[in-house]
Amino acid sequence: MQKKLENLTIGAFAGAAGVNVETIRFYQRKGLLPEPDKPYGSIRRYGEADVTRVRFVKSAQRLGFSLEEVAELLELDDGTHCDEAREQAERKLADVRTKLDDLRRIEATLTTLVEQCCTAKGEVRCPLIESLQQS
Amino acid sequence: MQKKLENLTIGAFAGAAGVNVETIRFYQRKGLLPEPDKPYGSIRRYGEADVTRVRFVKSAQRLGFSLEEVAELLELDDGTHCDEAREQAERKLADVRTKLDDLRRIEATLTTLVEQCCTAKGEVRCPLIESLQQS
DNA sequence: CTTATTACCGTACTTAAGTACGGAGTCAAG
DNA sequence: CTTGACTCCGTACTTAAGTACGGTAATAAG
Ligand SMILES: [Zn+2]
Ligand SMILES: [Zn+2]
Ligand SMILES: [Zn+2]
Ligand SMILES: [Zn+2]
Repeated sequence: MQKKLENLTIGAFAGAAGVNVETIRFYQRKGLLPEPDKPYGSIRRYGEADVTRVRFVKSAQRLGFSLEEVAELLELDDGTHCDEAREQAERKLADVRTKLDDLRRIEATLTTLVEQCCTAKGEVRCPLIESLQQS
Repeated sequence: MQKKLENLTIGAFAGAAGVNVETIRFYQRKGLLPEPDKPYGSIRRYGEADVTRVRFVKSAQRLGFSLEEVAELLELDDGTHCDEAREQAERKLADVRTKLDDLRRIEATLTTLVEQCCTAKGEVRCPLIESLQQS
């Protein structure tokens, strides 16, 4: 059973999301995270949805999306602006497909490189570099 | 017929590689590019291989590799240090596969999102975010 | 109640990856 | 030869994405 992620203080929240407290505050300043209110006194509380959101940011970042782009992706979620959202999503999709192609090329070449290593000693003329030319 | 990319001045080189002259100099300082010698006077000349190298750097960067990592990738190419090179390549390969998985998830979700848009108006609860949880 | 942790907030510092700038030298065209 | 464009080099500035710091306030533990 998973511990409930509710009513977290900012410290617990940051811990659950795997980031620094300062990063949370930074994301709030950037508008990537809402600043929740302070239900019990003068301390804000966070929940599951916030953790999810930070994890999303981090995943998207690892794929090369900037925080600004992540913010755009997150706005797709609000239900309104259907047309803009759709266009936005389509642009991102094109991006993502280009990245996929590049990565597949790199994967193939790295695989070959690893396989060939030590079997064809000495002859390691780099296929990696050539494999990226069509960009 | 493609114009010969030989004996380029730094300006022509940067142009051919699609980057700023300053970026070339920056890469040289970082050891990502050699500083070729000055065959005819006091100006360095560049060729095809240099252009290729810069393009490679840019491609790898678009996939989220840092310049430091790119430098490591480029060293795989020198033929020596077979064992380190192999390990390096294997680590990168694992990286790349993780990225591929993430991207595939994003692609699938974006695709669905775009398809559903405007057909299921109003009901756009974000599958994108959930799709990235398993990271 | 006192004290140790946190939270809160603003401001400042850091790192990566460039980009820009300024002065001096070089070179090709007119 | 001079002029304009370009090179070379060092240094400084910029942007993105944090990270750290310092003081005050809140609150939990002893
Ligand atoms: Zn080997
Ligand atoms: Zn190689
Ligand atoms: Zn729609
Ligand atoms: Zn969404």
